[in-house]
Amino acid sequence: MNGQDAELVMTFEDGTPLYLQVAQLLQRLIDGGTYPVGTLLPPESDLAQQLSVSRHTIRQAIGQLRQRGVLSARKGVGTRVEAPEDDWRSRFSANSRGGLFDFARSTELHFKHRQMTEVRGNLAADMGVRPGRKFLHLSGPRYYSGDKNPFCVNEVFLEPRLKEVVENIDILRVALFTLVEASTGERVKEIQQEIRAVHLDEVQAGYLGRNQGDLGMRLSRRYLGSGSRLLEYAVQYYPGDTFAYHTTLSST
Amino acid sequence: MNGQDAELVMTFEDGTPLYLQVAQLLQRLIDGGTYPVGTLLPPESDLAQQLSVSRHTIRQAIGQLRQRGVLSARKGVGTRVEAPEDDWRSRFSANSRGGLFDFARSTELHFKHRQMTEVRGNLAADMGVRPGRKFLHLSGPRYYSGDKNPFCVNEVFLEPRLKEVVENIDILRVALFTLVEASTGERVKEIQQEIRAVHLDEVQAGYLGRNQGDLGMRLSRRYLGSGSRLLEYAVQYYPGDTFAYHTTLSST
DNA sequence: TTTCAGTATAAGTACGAACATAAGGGACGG
DNA sequence: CCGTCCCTTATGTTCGTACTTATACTGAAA
Repeated sequence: MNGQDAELVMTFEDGTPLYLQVAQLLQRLIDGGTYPVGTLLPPESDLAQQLSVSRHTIRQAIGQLRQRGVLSARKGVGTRVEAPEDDWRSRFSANSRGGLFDFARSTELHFKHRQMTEVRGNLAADMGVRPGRKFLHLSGPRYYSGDKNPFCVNEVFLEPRLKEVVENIDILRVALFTLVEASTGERVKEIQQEIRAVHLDEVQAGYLGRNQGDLGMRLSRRYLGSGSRLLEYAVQYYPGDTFAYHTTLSST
Repeated sequence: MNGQDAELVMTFEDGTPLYLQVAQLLQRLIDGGTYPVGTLLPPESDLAQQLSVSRHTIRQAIGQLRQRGVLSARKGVGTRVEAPEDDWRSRFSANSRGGLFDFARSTELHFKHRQMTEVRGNLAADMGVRPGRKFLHLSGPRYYSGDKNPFCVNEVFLEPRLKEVVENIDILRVALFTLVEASTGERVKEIQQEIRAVHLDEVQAGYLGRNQGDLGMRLSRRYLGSGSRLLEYAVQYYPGDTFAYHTTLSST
C-alpha cells in the first residue's frame, strides 16, 4: 500500500501537448529520484489514473523517453528506468578519446573563409531548412593548440542575424554555440549529431594531408533552440584512417 | 476520382503485427513506384479505408517509416515520400542500453556462419584481449523485420563458455547481450562503442548490394561485465552511402 | 524438492471517435 | 493587384475500449 506518491500533479497548461508535459514530468521525477535508475515505473494504467490522462497519452510520453534511451519497456514486466537525464554538456567533452572533441580549450578553429550562402539541395536537407535560405558560412581547419597540421576541417553555418557574434573572430578557442547562446540569450535545447562515412574532397584532403577520395568521417551537428529553431549548423571532416568515434554507455 | 489503385491488399496474416504488415506494404509500394519519391501519400484516412484498418494502425505504420527516414509528415499538408526507391536508408540511433534493446527487437539477425576462432592482430587489439584467445565467432546479415534485403552485416564474438546460449538460434530477434546476461547471471555494466569509416570487403558488399571497396561504416561494441571482463564483442558493417549514425543530446 | 500448469500482471496491438492545429487555397473587398 | 479572412484538408492530439501476448509468480502435483 504505497500511499506516498501524492506529488503527481501536472502543472502549466500552455500550448505544449499533454504527452510532452507528461514526458517532462516523468523526466523530472526520474532526475529527482522518485523513480531511481534500475527500478520499474508504475504500470501505465496506474500512471494514467494518477495523472488523470488516458493510457494512450502515457504511452506516448513513455515512447518519447524510450526514444531518448531514458526508459525501456518489456511486455509482461514493466517499464524500467535506464538512465538519468542525459547530461550532454558533460558528455560532450567526456566522449572524446584523445581529446578530439575538446573544443573548449585544447583546439583552435581558424576561420579561412566567410561568406553569405544560400543553402540548397542535400545541404538544405541535412540542415532541415527550406532550400534557398541564406546563412553565414564560415570554414577552416582545426588544430590542436600548437600543432602545425590540422586534424579536422570545419564548416559552420550561422543565422545571418548572428553575424556580429563572429565578426572579429579569426581564431576560435571555445565552443561556438556558447557564444551564440550568450549573444541571443536563447539556450540550445537540443543538439542533433550525425556521423557518416565520406570520401574527402580536394580541399579537405589538402588540409588533412591526405589524397582526394580518401576515406573520411563527416560529423555534423544541428544546434536547436526553443521551438526546434536551427541556431547553428556545423560540420566537421576527419581523416578516416586515424579517426574513430567513441562512446561509452554505462548502466551505472 | 482515381479508381486506379485497386492493388492495395494485405497478404499473409501470420503473427506479425498488423501495423508492421502495413509498413512493409507501404515500403513495397514506395519501392515499386506506386508512391514516387517526393510525392504525397494518400491521406491517412483514405489509406485506412482502402486497407480496412483503423487510422491508428496506419499512423503506427507511417511512424515506423518516419523513424527510418522513408517518410516525413507535415500537419495540414500530408505525408511525403523522402527516400529514393529501393534505398532503405538505414538510420540508426542508439545512445543507450535501451536503444540497443529496441533496435534489436525491430530487426532480425540471421546467423549464417558459426565457428571457433583464435583472435589476433588488429582484431585482438580492438577487442582488448590477448592475441590467441579463442572465441565463438558468429556472423550474418541483419534485416528489418519483413524486409528482403539486409541493411547491415553483423559479426559477433562470444566467450566459448556461452556456446549453448546461441546453440539453437538461427534467427535472433532480441539483443544478444540480454541472452548473455540471462545465461551468465552477470549484468553488462558498460558498453564501449566505436565508429569508423571503412571500405567494404567482398563478402560485406555482397550482402549489402554494394561493390567491394565501397564506402562503409563499421560500428563495434564491447560488452563488459563486472571487472571490465569482456562478455561479448560485436561488429556491424553498414553501407556508407545510406547509413548515418544519429545521436540527440537534449538538455531538458 | 522440483516441475509444471494455471493465473495475475503489464505492455503491445487494434479498433473507434472527436477535436485541435497548421497549411494552403479561394473568395472577397480594398 | 494584393492582402485578409474563411473554409477545407490532413496530420496531430486525446479520449475510450477491448483484446492479445510475454513474463513472472504461485500453488499443486510428482
